[in-house]
Amino acid sequence: MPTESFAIIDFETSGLSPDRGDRVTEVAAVKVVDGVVVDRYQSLMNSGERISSRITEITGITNEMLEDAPDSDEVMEELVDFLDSDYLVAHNATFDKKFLQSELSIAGIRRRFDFTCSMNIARRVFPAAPNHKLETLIAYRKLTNGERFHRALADANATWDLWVDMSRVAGKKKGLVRLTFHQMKSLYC
DNA sequence: TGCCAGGCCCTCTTTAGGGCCTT
Repeated sequence: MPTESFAIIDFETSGLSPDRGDRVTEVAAVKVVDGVVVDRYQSLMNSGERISSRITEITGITNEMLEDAPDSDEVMEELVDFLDSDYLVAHNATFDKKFLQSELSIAGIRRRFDFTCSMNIARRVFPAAPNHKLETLIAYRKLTNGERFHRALADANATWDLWVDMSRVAGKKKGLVRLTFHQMKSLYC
């Protein structure tokens, strides 16, 4: 049976648009092999971009915290080394995809990834949820683990918890314990 | 003070528009 590998990824950033100069401030990834978490990666990132008080209010990440953080080239090299698989999952994947592509381009790294959006899948698996924000879905499904939201590793862990829950709910409809990554992808993407 | 961008999804659609979600 072939090994199935992918990673959950989450970025904290200085804003909403890399096209407007916004940069990554923190990245985290959770590596999954055959349905089991095998490794985690997390790093703050100092791009040289100052972050606003509004962003600090949302994420808790301050300019002081970033002063001693590694630069973007170093973080992107570490991240790409960490990510064995080309398959990535993110909540609202278009956001994380555009920031990853932007940072890889700045770092001069030519690498493309295949993104799957947990939010789009959640809309189909849990159509009755109040909304499909990550924080809401975690509470809706009673998956809370006490971690704060809007930090990269906490959100990546929460997205993994949500993914496991969705794969079980979707699997149950098919008479299975849970669906694999590729089964989820083919069914909902 | 409040909004900023943009891609996906849904529908009162497809020659479009608006809401959602990410920081």
